[in-house]
Parts: sequence; C-alpha cells; structure tokens
Amino acid sequence: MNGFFTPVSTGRISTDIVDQIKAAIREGRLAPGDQLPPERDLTRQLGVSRVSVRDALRILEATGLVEVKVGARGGAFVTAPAPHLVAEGIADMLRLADVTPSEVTETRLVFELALLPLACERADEADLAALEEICDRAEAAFSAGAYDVARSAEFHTRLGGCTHNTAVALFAEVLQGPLLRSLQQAKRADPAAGGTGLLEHRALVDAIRARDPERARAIMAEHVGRTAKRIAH
Amino acid sequence: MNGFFTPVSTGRISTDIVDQIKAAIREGRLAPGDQLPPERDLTRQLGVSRVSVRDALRILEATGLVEVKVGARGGAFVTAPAPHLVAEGIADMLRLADVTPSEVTETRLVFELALLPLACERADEADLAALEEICDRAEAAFSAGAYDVARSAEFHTRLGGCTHNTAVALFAEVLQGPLLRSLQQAKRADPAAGGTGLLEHRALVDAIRARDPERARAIMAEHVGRTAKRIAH
DNA sequence: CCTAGCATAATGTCGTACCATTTGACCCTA
DNA sequence: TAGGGTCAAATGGTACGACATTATGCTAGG
Repeated sequence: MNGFFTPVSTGRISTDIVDQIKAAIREGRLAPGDQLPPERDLTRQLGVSRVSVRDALRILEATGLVEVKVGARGGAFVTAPAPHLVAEGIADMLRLADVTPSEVTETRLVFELALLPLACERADEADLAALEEICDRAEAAFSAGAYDVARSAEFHTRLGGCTHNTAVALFAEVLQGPLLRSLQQAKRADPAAGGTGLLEHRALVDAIRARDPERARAIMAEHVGRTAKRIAH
Repeated sequence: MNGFFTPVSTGRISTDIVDQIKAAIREGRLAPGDQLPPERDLTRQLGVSRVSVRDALRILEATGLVEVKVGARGGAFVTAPAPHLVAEGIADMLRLADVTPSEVTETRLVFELALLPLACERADEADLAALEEICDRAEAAFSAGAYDVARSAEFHTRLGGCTHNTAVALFAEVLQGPLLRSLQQAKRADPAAGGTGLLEHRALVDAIRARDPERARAIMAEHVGRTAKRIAH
C-alpha cells in the first residue's frame, strides 16, 4: 500500500521553472546565446505569475546560467560560461567555512606546483607570449609604483591557462580571488617583496619555455612558499 | 536586529541588498545560524518593496549563503556552508564551458596526486579509521553488487579531509561531483573495474599509514590514470 | 538623398495590495 | 498527561499598475 501517492508539487514554483530551464539547457534545447521568451510570455506559457518567473530568472542569473538585459530586444539570454561568478561563489563559501588565508595559500602551493608539468608540456608560443606580455606590463607598473597583487594574480591565472585544460584554468583562477583581500594588506607591509616576485615570474616563463618542469617547480615552490610565510596565521 | 541595514540607491536594488548582507556576513555582523529580519521588516528598514527583498533573498539562496524556511518561526537564516550547492553550480558551469569529462579527470589526477604528501604528513588515527571504514562498507556493497561511483567518490572526498586543510578538502569534494554522471555510464560498460579500484583504495590507506608519499603517488597515479583511460573524450 | 533627433514599442524593474499556505506555539479538553 | 484544535507569524503566490531603459523606425530639415 506504499508508494501509491507521490508528492504533488515541490514546494516552490520558481524552483520548478529553474529545473525546467536547466533541463532544457542540459538537453541542448537551449544553447548559449539563445534567448528565453519575455517574462510576460513565460507567465502565460507556464500559467504562473510574473513574480515566480522573476524569481526563477534571479536564481538562474545567480547561478550564472543566464544573463538578463533590459530594454527593447532585451530579455534573458543563456550565457556563455562566466567563470568569475563561480569564483565569487566559491570565495563566499570559503569565507563562511572559516578557511584561513594560510590554508588557501597552501592549496595554491599544492595545486600550482602540480599543474606545472602540464603547463611545461603544453604551453605554445601564444601562451609564452602572453606571459611575457604580462611580465612587461607588471614591470612597467612596478617602476611606476603601481604594482599590486592583482597583477600577480593575472600572471598565475594565465599560467593555469597554459595547461589548455579548461577545468584546471578555472580552478587556478578561483584560487586567486579569495586571497586578494588579505594579500593586499600583506603587500603593504612589505612593498619590496614585489620586485623579487617579478624576477621569479620571468624565471618561471623561461623554465616553461625550456620545458623543464623540475626547474619550474623549484622556482614556484620558492615563489609561493615565500607568500605563505608572509601571511600570518 | 534593528538599524542593521541602510537604504540603498544605485543599480539594481536587489544586488545592493545582496551586497549589504554579504558584507554583513563577511564582517561577522551576521554569522551562520543567525536569522535575518522578516521580508516585511527588511522592506521597511531598507525603504524598498518586497519584490526587491525577495529577489535579493533568492540570489543569496542560490549562492548558498542563506536558507529560507516558511511558516511560523521561519525566515531567512544564514547557513552553515553548503558545499553541495557550490558543487552543483560548478557542475552546471563545467557543462556549459564544454569541459570534457576527461579534462575534469585530468584535473583530479593533478590535484589528488599533489595533495597526497600533505595527507601522508597529517593523517591521524581518526582519518585512517574513517578511510578503513569506508573501504569496509564499499567492499560489502561490492559483494552485494551495490557498488557504485558514489562510494568511490566518498573515499576520495575523505582523502581530501586527511590534509586537515579546509580549502583542499573542499576542492577535492567539488571535483567529485561533476563526474558522477559520465562515470556512471563508464562503470556500466566495465563492471569488473570496481574490484581493482577497491584494492587500490586499501593499498592507498596502507601507504598513508606508512607515511610513504612516493608509494601513495604511484598507486594513485595508476588508480585515477585508469579512470582517465576509461573515459572516452 | 542623407542625417539628426524624436516618438514609439518592447522589455525588464519596482511598488502596492491582497490572498493562500505552511508551521510552530499555545491552549483546552478528555 | 496526551491529544487535538486553533491562532498567529512568516513566507509563497497573484494581480495590476507605474516607471526606466533601450532598440527601432519614422519624420523633418538640410
């Protein structure tokens, strides 16, 4: 006699709508760039009120699955992926989880060391050129006294891109974000540290160009290791 | 709980509210478990309409920062971290980003290999016991023909916990989720593979108990490497 | 014929009022 | 004391209207 009745509806209408649209995306009925019907149309098609539709769109937007533009020819568009949104979400979570900056730095140490062999193997000329260019700009900024951790993060993020593995690149980027705030304070306390870091960035590019994972690992261990020491825990 | 929030001005109102509450959480004025004022109170405190407040709550909920309960004594509560929410978000994102399962597996390979030295160094008796216990249950399930990738994921997630680094553990967990679907298909194609995997899990625990990072790395490389091969890309 | 500027329509955003639903707390009775 | 019923607090949902923003097309003047 069990199992005769099934739950009639899952609590909230908006989550139903979200699930429907997510499913449509998963199954390829909606692809990035596609436009969803206007709110007022969805209201009619789904037989719900505009508020519910809006709620659903807010959720999808927060998840990074759609982007909403206002005005004529506006509306909800299925987005190409927006890594920075996920990065921010993870950052929020890390903060809530009472993750200490030193823990994040340790994670960086582990992860960036591990991806170096891949980077050495796969980096192409475009990658190397991009890294060099970042170094150039960073050094110019340093001379002008405008160097900050954001530039350093740019280098490390691009380094992740050298693996030509989207997932690795995404995580590399994510690991930069949460740190910026606490690092920015550390940097002010020790403004000279930036110069050494820049030299190491250069050396790192050379090691990758030479396809020498061991040398790259040694440099990176020193480089991020010093950052770890600079962070009081 | 009065006077916590100030009226808003620019852009989309809901995002302003989200930012205010996020800031309150970041600065510790709101901690996990705390309850936000009711929608209608926030409406008055912020000088906006319920629609905006609701939008903000939906966004915060989708981000995993608050949980909304209905009914008396209900309302919006700042949540303890909800890794599975972010994991799901990342899964969606990875799908959209055209990340192939083999790319995710490669990331796992890189990351899990790198965290082994930490795990070997820091695993305590409780960690080892937990891993053994997972192995026990997995083997029992295997004998009963009920072994699936979720059990394997459990082992790998707990392995991340052995580093005693919250951030590392979180990433290890997150990396399991997106794969489950595609792996489930692969497993069906080769049901015998599970047994070998279980033996390797045992061997891995032994290596960690012996504080032998090299042996652990060798086993893990073989273990995840075979998974990588099993995934067509 | 071409261009600047304005009118218009499409679309999301915000506000208000009202009713429905859920759920815990309290009280009342057997 | 146990059980159930009622109440109140809170979110969930609907309807309608007004406003803001933007692309497009039309018109008037050069």
